[in-house]
Amino acid sequence: MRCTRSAILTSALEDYLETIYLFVQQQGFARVRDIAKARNVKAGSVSPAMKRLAALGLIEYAQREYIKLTDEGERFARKIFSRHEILTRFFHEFLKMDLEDASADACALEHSLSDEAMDRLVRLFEFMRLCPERKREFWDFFHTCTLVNPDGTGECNHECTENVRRLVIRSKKYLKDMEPGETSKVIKLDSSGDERNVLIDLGFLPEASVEMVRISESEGRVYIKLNGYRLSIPMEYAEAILVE
Amino acid sequence: MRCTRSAILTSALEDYLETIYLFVQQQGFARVRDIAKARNVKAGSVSPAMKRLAALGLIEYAQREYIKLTDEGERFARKIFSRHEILTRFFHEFLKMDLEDASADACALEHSLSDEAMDRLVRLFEFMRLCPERKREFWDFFHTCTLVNPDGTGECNHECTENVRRLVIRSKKYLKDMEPGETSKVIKLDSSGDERNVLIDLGFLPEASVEMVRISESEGRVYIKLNGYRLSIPMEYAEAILVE
DNA sequence: CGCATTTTGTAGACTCCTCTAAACAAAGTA
DNA sequence: TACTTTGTTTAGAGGAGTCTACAAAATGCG
Repeated sequence: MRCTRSAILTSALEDYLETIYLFVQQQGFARVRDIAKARNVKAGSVSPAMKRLAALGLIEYAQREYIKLTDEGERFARKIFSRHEILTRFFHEFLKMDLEDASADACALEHSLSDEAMDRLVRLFEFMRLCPERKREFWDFFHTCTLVNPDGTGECNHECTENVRRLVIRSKKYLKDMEPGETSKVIKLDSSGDERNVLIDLGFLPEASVEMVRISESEGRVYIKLNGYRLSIPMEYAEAILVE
Repeated sequence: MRCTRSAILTSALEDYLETIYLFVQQQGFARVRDIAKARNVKAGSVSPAMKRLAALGLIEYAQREYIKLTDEGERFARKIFSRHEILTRFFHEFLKMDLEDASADACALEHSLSDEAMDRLVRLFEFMRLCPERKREFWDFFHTCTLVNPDGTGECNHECTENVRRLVIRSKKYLKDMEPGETSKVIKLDSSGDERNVLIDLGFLPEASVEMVRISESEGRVYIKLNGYRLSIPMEYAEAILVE
């Protein structure tokens, strides 16, 4: 797992560029005060940042004058902004997050998304534009059945619903129903809210392999191996993890 | 656009935790040397980081001893690792990036993905597990038509193909074919490699609105408004942007 | 015009994270 | 026992990015 980051600009500088870009486009000029407010930072922090950007040739900056992007600065700003847009749209339109939450996530991720990943995401959007029927069939069903009715019992009248019903409702098998030594795979989490987040953070992801080690009724805990890693969880969690 | 990030841990510390976690799981112990090598950092940088983590109660750390995670440290590490896994799988299985590239992108993004977005991504995976037919119909077609045959002329024998053919091949309309004053929307980019990346970075994303301002044959440039923002691009770029 | 307010820049301090170089510790080896 | 090797820690430095407090410039208003 190689995680080497070799960024030309730090993400703080990228944020400054993006902020300047948006102000110039929206109101024709960018001032230190506006930038400070938009970035939620004191004006005293903005001045040195502007100096750094000017030294890199990305902005034209004379003290106490309006700030302008150079061509190269604008290229950088547009690049970040494009990533922001695509990520926002993905989280909002496809994962159905609130627009604000989607944008907040995009803010955080826009600085690290590779060209490659960006390219693929754009292709995904292109494809959905070119093939709206497929898009509808997949995403609308996902939205209705999974996001609106997370237990799969909702109003989807679709052939898949039968699968869902069989798996989720009729032959429910939870982690706590497994025999010691038995190995299976996580299908889905039958919980929501905080408990769901805890389970996700523990690593109970779809397709994760779980092996039951033992159930301790006295402790009220279940000992398992998750992806080969030992772990123990409270019994109530084990009642919310649907397995194969 | 609020981009306030209030992280409990810096992403460097999160990386250290994740690295320790993986070493402990894989070889039973974690040493400064291993961590330094894995994180591509000098050993002299690791020691102070271990002190910080120990001060936060996330690791047990006696000088020159093996490093162990506390329960809370392990929770953090698992959380980061879960995010890493989901993002890697999304980029690899769905966007069809190389596993290594996918993992590298995941490394960068795992520290900033919100609980909310993580939850939605997990739901997406759950859904695809529960409804494999829908998954196949959407994603396989996406992979074949868009990633393998980016011009949509490939071997997909699917009803959508007709749409693609009509749009892309028969009634091609490129940005350069627009009349001054005319407004349209970007459908897709008919280019690949560096040029495609440049166009994406300039903001030519699907659904972006473009207004033709004027074509300057002498300069070989096209002046447009993209999402309302003035921009000029070389003629050859305008020949690669498919519009409605 | 001149004073008060707003805006911007400077200086110094702090944290985080990294580096290099050197010291230190715990082994094994001669 | 002394030397070498390997691994770890310390010390000192530097860059990025932020803060506060204060100084300077610009602006607005009576």
